[in-house]
Parts: sequence; C-alpha cells; structure tokens
Amino acid sequence: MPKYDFSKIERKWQRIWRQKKIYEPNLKKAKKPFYNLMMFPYPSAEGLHVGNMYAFTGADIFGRYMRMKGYNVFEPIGLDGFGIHSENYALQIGVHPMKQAKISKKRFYKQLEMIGNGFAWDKRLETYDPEYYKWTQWIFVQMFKHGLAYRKKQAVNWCPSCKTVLADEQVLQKRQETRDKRQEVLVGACERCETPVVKKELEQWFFKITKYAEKLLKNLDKIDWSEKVKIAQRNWIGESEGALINFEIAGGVAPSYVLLHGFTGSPNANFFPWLKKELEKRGAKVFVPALPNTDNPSIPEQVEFVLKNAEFNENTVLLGHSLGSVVGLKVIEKLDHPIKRFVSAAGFLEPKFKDHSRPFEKSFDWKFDFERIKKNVRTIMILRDSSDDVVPEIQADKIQQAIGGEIIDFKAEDNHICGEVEPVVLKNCIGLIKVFTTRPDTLFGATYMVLGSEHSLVENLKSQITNYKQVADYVKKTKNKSEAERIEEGKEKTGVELKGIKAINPANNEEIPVWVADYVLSDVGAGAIMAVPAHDQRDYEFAKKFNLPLIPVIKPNITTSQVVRVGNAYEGRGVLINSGKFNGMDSEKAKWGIVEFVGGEKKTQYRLRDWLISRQRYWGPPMPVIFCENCKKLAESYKSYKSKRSYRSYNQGELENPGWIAVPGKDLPVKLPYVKDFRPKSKGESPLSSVKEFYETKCPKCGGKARRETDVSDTFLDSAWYYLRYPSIRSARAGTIPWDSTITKKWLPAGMYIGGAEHAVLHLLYVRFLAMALKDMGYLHFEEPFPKFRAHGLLISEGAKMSKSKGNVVNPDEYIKKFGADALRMYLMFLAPFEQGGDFRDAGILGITRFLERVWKLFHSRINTNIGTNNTNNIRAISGQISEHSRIVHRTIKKVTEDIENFRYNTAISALMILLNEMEKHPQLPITNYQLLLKLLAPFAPHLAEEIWQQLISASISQNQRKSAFESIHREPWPKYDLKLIKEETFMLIIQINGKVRDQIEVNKIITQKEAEALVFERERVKMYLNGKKPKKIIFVPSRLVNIVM
RNA sequence: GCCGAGGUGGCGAAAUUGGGAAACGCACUAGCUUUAGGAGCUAGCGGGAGCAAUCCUUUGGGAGUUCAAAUCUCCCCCUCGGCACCA
Repeated sequence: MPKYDFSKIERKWQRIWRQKKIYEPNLKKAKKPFYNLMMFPYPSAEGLHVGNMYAFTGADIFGRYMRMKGYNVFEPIGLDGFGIHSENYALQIGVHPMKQAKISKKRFYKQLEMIGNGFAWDKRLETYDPEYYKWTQWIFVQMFKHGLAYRKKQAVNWCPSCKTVLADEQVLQKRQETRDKRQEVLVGACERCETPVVKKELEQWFFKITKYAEKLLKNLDKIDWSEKVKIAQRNWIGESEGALINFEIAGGVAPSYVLLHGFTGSPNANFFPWLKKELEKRGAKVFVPALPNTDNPSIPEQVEFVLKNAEFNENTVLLGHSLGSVVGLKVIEKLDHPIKRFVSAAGFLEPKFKDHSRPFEKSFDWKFDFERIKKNVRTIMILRDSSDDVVPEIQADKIQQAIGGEIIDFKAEDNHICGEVEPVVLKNCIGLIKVFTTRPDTLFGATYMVLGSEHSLVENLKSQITNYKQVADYVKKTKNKSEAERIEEGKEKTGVELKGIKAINPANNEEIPVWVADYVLSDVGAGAIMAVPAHDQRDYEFAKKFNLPLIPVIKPNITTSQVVRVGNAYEGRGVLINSGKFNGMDSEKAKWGIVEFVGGEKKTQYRLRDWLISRQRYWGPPMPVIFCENCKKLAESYKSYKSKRSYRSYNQGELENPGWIAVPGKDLPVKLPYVKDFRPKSKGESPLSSVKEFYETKCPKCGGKARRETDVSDTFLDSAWYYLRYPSIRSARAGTIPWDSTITKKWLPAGMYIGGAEHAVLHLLYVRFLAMALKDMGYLHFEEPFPKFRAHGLLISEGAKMSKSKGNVVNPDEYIKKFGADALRMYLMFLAPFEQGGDFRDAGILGITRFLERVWKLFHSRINTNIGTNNTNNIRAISGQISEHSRIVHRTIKKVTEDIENFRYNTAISALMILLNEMEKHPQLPITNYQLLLKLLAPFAPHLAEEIWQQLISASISQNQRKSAFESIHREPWPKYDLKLIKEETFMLIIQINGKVRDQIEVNKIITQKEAEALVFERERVKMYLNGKKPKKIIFVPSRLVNIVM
C-alpha cells in the first residue's frame, strides 16, 4: 500500500487545479453564478494567522459545496494592504511599507495557496495597487460630487509622545494590564507608549453616513445576517424616538421689538396684532410700523422709513415677514451697530415665487452685503413653513448659506405663515432653549435644565449671566479635559449654574434654573436637556449634589389630572414612577399629547456619527482633492449670487466646500509618492505635507497655483467596495467606472459573505452605506451588497486570545508541513461550530490525521483491490447488502448536507467519521458507497478526496472510455439522498417507569398505543417494577417511548 | 450600567419542535501485535455503591411548570464579546 504522502498530494493538486483553472468561472457566461465572498486579510504581520485560515476554510467549504451543487462559484481573494495595521508593522520592523508590501504579498499568497481553497487566482487584488486605489479615489470623488463629503473641525485623539493621531481603537479604554505588569488603570492612554492621550482639533473630511441612518436601520429587517451582528448595528445606529421641546427663557423677552409686515400686509393683518400683544404682555416694547406703499412697495423706500422711525439697540429683536424679511436684511445692513436677533418668517433672497410674480421684483437689485449683515446681528432664526406655496423652500437654505443662523421647519397655522395666531413665530422672537427628550411624558417633572459646554447659548446669553466668569472657566476646563480625566471622574458630576437665567417649563409655567454641565454632551440630541431627577438617575445624582429640587412645585392652574408621571423622588433610588393621565389620554398617547400641548415637535434621533475619512498618515490612498484659493473666492461668491455663470462648472461638493476641487477622472490615480521618512509628523499632518513635489500643483478648474490634500483616506474606504472590483478585474468594459455593469448585474449582490464579527459595526456598516450611496448615484442596481452574511467565531489558542505578547500565536505553516492542509482544515472545522469559534490545542489534530489515514487505507486495502478486475460483477454480487448499508450512507448524506448549509461543520465531520467506522466494519463494501463518502469529504479535505477520486477513475475506467477532459471531484454533482432509504421500519421503544428508563424493545414504526402497551406489559422487567399494582397513567409518544406513571 | 453569546465528563464538544444526557474525537487505562514511535488493533472510560446483574446520582446554583426539563418560566452566580453620562 502506498504511503499517504499529503505534502506531495497537496502540492500536486494545487498545481493542477490552478493549471486547469477549475476555480475560475467564466464571469460573463456563467449560468448559475454564486459569489462566495470572504473578508480579505490585512497583511500586517509575519504571515497568515491560523485565525485567518479558520475563516477562509469555513467559507471555502461552503463554496465547494455550492460548486458541487452545480453553481458557478466565484471565490476571490486579495489583500487589504493599505492602512495603519500594515504601516505600524512596517514602522516596527523598520522596513518601508512599499517594500514590505511586496514581501508580504508573496508570503501571503503562498500561504493562501497552501490552505487549499478554491480561489479564483486570476482575480486577485491589493488595495495599495494604484490600479485599485485609482478607483478608491474615484469613489471619493463621487461622494464629494454628490454632496456626501464635507470638511469639519473635529477633535482627534493625539498622543504627544508618539506625535501622532490615534484612532479610538488605539486608545486604551478598559482596565488593562500594562506592559510592565503594573496593575494600573490606563484609561485614555496611548496603546503603544501608555502616554495619556490629549484632544487636538483638526479639520478633516467626513462622509455623510448619517443621511442613510434610517435606511441602514430599516434594511436590517430585510437581510439574512447573523443576528448578533444585526443587533450590534441597530445599537450603533441607535434610533431614539422623542420630541424637541422649547423652553422659554424667562427674561428672554427682549426689551424692544420691531416687526415688519410683508407685501400688501399691515400692522393689523395676519399674526401681527396677536404677536404684539403677546410680547407686550411679557413686558416688551413693540413697534409695528405700517410700511409705505404696501401694495406697490419700493424696498429702499421702506428701508429708509424703518431706519427713520424705529429705534435699534443691541437688545432689539427684528422680525420680518415675507417681503418684510428682505426689508429687515437691508435695514440690518445699514445699521452701524449690532442688534440682538433677526427673525425671518417666510423670507427670501431672490424674487422667485411659486405662484406669480410681484411688482417689486424688478425695481430692486437683490444685492446684499452679507458680511456686514452677519456682523450686525447676533442670532438669526429662519422660519420656513413646510406648506408655503409662495416662497420656495430653498430660499431658507439660501439665507442660511449667506448669513448663517438656524432654520426652523414647521407647518404654519395658515399658508405662508399668515395665521392670526402663529405660536412658532412667538417662540422664535423670545429666547428659547431647545431640548430633545425621549420621555416627554416626564415633562411635568422637569425641575432644571442643563446645557452642554459647547452650547451656543452659553455665549449668547453672556450679558445676562451674572457669574459669567465662573461659567466660562468651567466651560474651558471641560473642553480641555482629556479622555482620561473625563472617564476617571466618571460618576462624580460637575456643573455650574447660569445665574441670572431662568427657563420656563412650558407644561406648568414654572421657572426653573439653568445649568451647564459636562454630563450633557453637546453633540447629542439638542445639546441641552430638561432634567427630571424623579425619573433619571443622572439627573437625580446631579440634583442631589447641587441641592436642586427633585420634584416640581405644581402651580395651581395645572390640575393633577393633567399630570403624567411627575414622579416622586426618594432617597437612594431616585426613581419612582407616578403614572397618570393627561387630558384623558393614557400612557403612550399622553406622551405625544403633551408634545402637542406644549407645541413641541416629534423627532427621531440617531446615535450614528458621520464617518471620519481623513488619516494623517502615509500608507493610504491620497485623497483626490485640491485646494485652490482662487476657486474658493469664486465658490463663495456663488453664495452671494455675484457671478452666476462661473459657478456652473462647480459640482455640489465644490460649492459646499469652497476652495476644494475634485481631481478630474483623467488625472486619477493621485499616486502615493515614495517618501523615505514615512513616520507620522508631529503637527497632526500626514508625512505627505512635507513633500513639496507632491502637494504643489495646479488647480484643475482655473489652472492657478493650488495645493493637494495631503491626508490619506481611511482603510475602511478601501475595503468598503473591494467586492465590486473582484469580478471586473481586467474586464475591458470597466473603464470609466470601476466595474463592468453587465458582470456586476450577474454576480451581485453576493451569494454569501463570511467574516469576523469584530467588523460588525465598522466595515459592515460602511460597505452597506457605500452601496446605498452608489445606488442612489445610479452606479449600482442594489442597495444591500450582502443579503446573506455569516459571522464566524473567534479562534483562540490554549484558552486565550492569540496575541504576540502571550506567545500563543499559531502559525498554520508548521502544521500544514507536519499534518497537511487537509488535516488542519478538518481539525479547525471539527473543534466547534463554525459560528462559535474554537480553542486550538495541538493534541486534537491526531484524531483527524488518523481519520484521513483510514480513508486512504480503506481505499487501498478494500476498494482499489476490487476494481479493475470485474468491478460491475462485484457490485452486482453484493447488491443484496447494499440497501442495508446504503441506509447509513444516505443518512450521512442528509446530515452532512444539512450541516454544511447551517455551518455545523463539526457535526458534519463527526457524521463522516461514523460512516467510515461503519464502512470499515462492513464485510463487502460497495464502491459506489465509498465514492459517496469521497464526495461528502471533498469540501473538507479537497486534496485527499481528489487524489483518491482520480486513482479510482484511472483504475476503474478503461482508457478508451475515459473522457479526455479533466474531471475533478470538485465538479462532481453533490450526492442526493433517498428519503425512502433513510426511513427506518423499526425503532427502539423506550420503556420508562415514572420517567426513568427501565427497558427497551425494538418494534415496528407504525405500532399503535394499544399494541405497544400489550407488548410492554409482557416484559419481565416491567412486571417486576409494577409488582402487581395498577399504573395511574400511561403516556405513549409515537416512535419514541412509553412512560408508565405509578 | 446597558445589549449580546455562553456555562454539559480530565479536554474539544453532541443532544434545543420538552422524550434514552455525554454522539464524534482527544487524553487516559488494560490487553493484543517480537512491540524502536506522537504506529496499528481490541476493550474500558461522568461520579458513587456492588464480584456481578443492577441500583443511586449527574448538564453553574436555587425555585417552579410537566407523566417527562440540558432544553420552558422566575431569581441568583460566573465567563467571554460589544456599547457606554445617547437625554
């Protein structure tokens, strides 16, 4: 018997498979395409990790199974070679990443071939290949052009010792053992040098993933993914349903108001009389001039009239309705000192109306000095009626783009904000604190308010805050707090009261204090909260610490029946819900009833943040944008409407980010230059920022002197679209876009995606987002790239996560050398369910080695000796025994098939072992059954199965019968099982007495209860236990058991 | 604190529409094979009692539902993973 020389066999078949291209489907012509995708590795270390192999093998078994089921399986592989992992590795070993990439590539592909997967080798890709990142940059440009990329200042984690920006994952978050074993808490420190991390503000690029928050969340219900990954995504997106509620600032009413009516209006029309009364009631001086020539107005004339008759000081609020808003803007432009606030109700900048033209359109030049206006007004509120059929919605945006301010969208009482009572208008004329709450039903229990440190009101109310210095000091301290301090302080709440300011609870009109505290985060909700100590643990802690009231004093004009959940605070717990009704509504209804009662607005809020794309690093694709001073001016002037012609050549991204110009497609890729010193720079800039030849360039728009962006993009962008590239590599039709649409339509979305659960929220969310965005741009025909995703478990070693410091990293190479890839593959899959992960221990692999040896031995000792001579006779001679033996074979087919489909590879392998045990015992083993065993084994041990299969073919089929083409076992049809053969005619009837097994008999499957009982009571053992007594009850479970209850 | 997964022999695990707990494998023990070994074959292998037939007991702990619970319900403990002052 020849020796089972796995090294030779494995190398041989790997070579032949590759030569014969049995894993390279014809991507254009395939009839039953199946895209079997697995997450590609980042080649950041010495080589492939056994954890990678675990994942790839598990995915490959599924692919091989699908191939045998008749699908044209496409199973590509590549390297996620860009990014911080690879760069850090290069830094660590002191080799330039460009050089290291070549070394890693060779090593990784060699290892990837050794594991015996059915990879489509012709379609490899590496993310650092300019041919690839050209398209990564192209995608960035598309995002930019479609307004999905923008620049924003944001604080980043900065390690002062390593002089580099750190990703959140690189900041120590948990109590960890430090390298020199001190048991210290290193929260908020750099993972490499353990220096406390500080915050540094940098301008960076973001992708608007938040725009897709709702879709990303909703689609989760439609896709078949590992449930835990879906849950992680749901939590990450973090939907919360709640309401925005405005709290009036007591004394937020300004001393003086000037209200300007619109075209054909008057001080007695619309909401003007009511508004005047409301404001005067609160002690304000209100001036509502009747503007001259209201039916055929001249704007300059009205402006002059207002300037002459109205008084403006720094506490004046100016409101303009419709044309009054235009007049108001002009008035502000002419002032020589600032006013407190400008409220634009249904205002506009251009005379473009939805209905008809108006006489004042032509007599005015529609030019404004926006810079001056901005200087002359401290806060701006832009009210937009969602049902306005006079002024287009876009006008509000235009005002905001020109002078800033806040847009308030609402449905006015009457069209074009012309109701006699318009509460939203009033609210915006007086000072307001807007809060977001998911519990509006606790509104009656709000006893104070808290603003986040960065809340704009802190500065805007400066003049009214009597302890401003104290407040400012606190705010400054909070902003400078490092991550470490913030977490360390943990539960101990801090804060400062804004003295001189009171807010009014709109539910009960009670005056409540306003605080600023860092437990309220400025970028969450509205950046301010109503504090309800009776219901919220955090508010309770804060209230206790600063002696704030825990429950409100209910004013007599609010009846207790209106109160929902005021709550009773009590010591220790702080939360006792006192539920009630509100105006006859209960619970859920009351919650929203209150929102309506106080004029709030229902709102769904998401926790998801926009995707920060910029990396101040070297090893990534340079971002394909160029900054041009000249174009900045042009793009900005677009906002002021000074030159309509020139802005037409700018795309949305260029207009939204003045000065930033996309690199045109023909100039892509923007190649990453070779930079000798690729280490991160100390200023929070990419190493490219010191390469003059790189950043000095010409503006693609105007040809003037310009500067390239020197940051590179996040690695997650590389991996967010790689699956689109694989099938189109070297396709002639991919040229203007990165993929061939015909092929993409055929192969995508992917049939199966397999990868680690550690990517649940980043990679797996980004891929989905990008697909949605590209679909909306018209480049793709689907929005979910992976309708089916399975997360494999984590492979640990000797009970612990593999890590270099623990020294328990397993290198697959030595195991492959020692035991063979087939043995290692099967051992990894046999450990535990694939989706659970497993613990790699040396000892167990021998069991698999024995199994494979026995499969080999069985062939050479029993099968091979029988074929060739009179094979067919042989089968006929033993046909009588086939059916009995076939039963277990068919049961195994069923078991293995179902187990593969459910990724229960461990039990599939166990079933194969049981089958082998049976076959060894069987005196005359039919060849056909052995062939079935081989086919079932093929996905798990592809080399051995192929070797024996080929030997079988050459031994049993005479030369002239043999087909000329190479017939791999991996293209054989997957065995089908015969249900009739599986069905048993008899079964072991279990006899229980009081639930305990006492006996068993083999009986026919179709036995009735009566027949069973008759048999059971004849049994000696049963008689012994009954001892003449009559049973209380007899339970009969068909084809299972009889339970006699005594 | 919140969310998720899990806890079964010496070890990895199997059994989940409630119906024989421990399949399959590792390790171990004994024997066989004139036997160099991480080789092969046979048998045994949760714990306790017994020469044995057999009996009792056992799925993190406690309670419950049921003829019957690893599986369902409630409470508690532990391990791992994720999120974390999200209003």
